[in-house]
Formats: sequence, C-alpha cells, structure tokens
Amino acid sequence: MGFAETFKALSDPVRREILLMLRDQKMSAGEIGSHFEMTGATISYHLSQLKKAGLVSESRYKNFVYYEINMSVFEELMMWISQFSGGQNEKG
Amino acid sequence: MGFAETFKALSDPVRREILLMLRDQKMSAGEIGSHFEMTGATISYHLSQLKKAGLVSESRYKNFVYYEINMSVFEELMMWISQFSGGQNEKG
DNA sequence: TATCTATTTAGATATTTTTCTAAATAGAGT
DNA sequence: ACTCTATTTAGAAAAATATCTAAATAGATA
Repeated sequence: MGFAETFKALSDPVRREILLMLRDQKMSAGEIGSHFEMTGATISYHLSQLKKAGLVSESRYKNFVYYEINMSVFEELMMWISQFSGGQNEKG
Repeated sequence: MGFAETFKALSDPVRREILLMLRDQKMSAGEIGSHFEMTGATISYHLSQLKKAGLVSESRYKNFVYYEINMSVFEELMMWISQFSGGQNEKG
C-alpha cells in the first residue's frame, strides 16, 4: 500500500472532506461532487487518489459508482502514528 | 496548525525517516543529514517542513541545531484518524 | 578580530499536483 | 438501436514541491 500515497491522499482538504462525507454512508460520485464547486472530472480525480491509497473502495449499481470508506487502511495508519505518540520505546 | 500541512509533511519518505530517527533521541541537523545522500540544504528544507507542521521542534547548543519529536501533533492526528477507524458512529 | 564549522537562505530547474475543458465510455431506459 | 445520464480519461495549463549549487549567517574558538 505505502504510507506515501496514504498521507499524500490525506493532505488535500477536498479529499479529507470527502472522507468525512463517507464516514457514515456510501455515496455516488455525483452526490459527492455536488457538495463542491468543482467539475465532476476533478472530483473523479480526487476519488481515484483516495482509491489508489486504499482509503475508499467502489461498487456499481445502475449508472452509479458508489464510494465507501475502507477502514483497514486507517487502522494501519494508527499503528504507524502510535510509534510516536504511544511512547512504548522507553528504556527499562 | 492544520492537517493539510501535517499530512503533507508526512507524505515524504525522507521526512518520515527523519521522524523515525528522532523517535528516541534528539539529533543535530548535520547528524540527520549524514544518514541521507542529499545536500545539507535539502535536509534543512525537509526539517523546515517538519517544523512548520509542528512535528518537530528545535533547540540550539553551540554551533548545532538540535531537532526533536513533538508528540502532541501526533496525538491530534490520532484523534482525527480515530473518527474513521473507531466506529463510534453506529446507530442504536 | 579572523577564521572555521554548522546550518539556512536564495535562486534555478525538473517533477508532481490540481484543476479545467472536451471527448470517450458504459450502462439504462425507451 | 438510440439517446440520456453518470462517470472517467486525455490533454493542457498553473501552481506547488523537491532538489541542487552557491552564497549568506551566526556562533565558537583560536
């Protein structure tokens, strides 16, 4: 997977907001896009970055492509970060 | 502080490695630089990005500038991420 | 004070990222 | 089969990023 892609994906405010929108329901690309003042093409680009980072997954129904959060990558991220804030590296 | 800067700082592999090096001891800019095949100027740039994101802080002694981890930003990061992996948003 | 050492700043360049418009794809309903 | 709708892809332009070399700064020590 790679932390580089994950952190890069999370560094963009649009993408972080998309993740918040998906926190408790899956949404179609169009629905997601309608919350922003950007073209659908741009939203599609951001969704592809999130997907590449493994932060979301997609499924299809009728004409629509639905996106939803993929929790497991967030868990890996927590593990990485807890190296620093946990303080489990004390001597003794 | 801003998550954008924090995540952006973490998206670079050199900067993540610097953070790992600083996990259990403070180090001078020069010591840090000697672990990489890069000019001191480039290392200085990366350190400034980490500092801007609040991930490290610096102190001076003699000719040296020492860098050390700043844990509190990692803790904020954990909070943000736990919105997703914690699953505290269930109905019922 | 002159010089040496550690680090940062400035300016330049190559690469990457974000955004747009226009076109392509793909499936749904008629 | 045709057309409509939703989404993605391609290509281009502007902005941001990572790196270098050379120069500047600033403190330490002789």
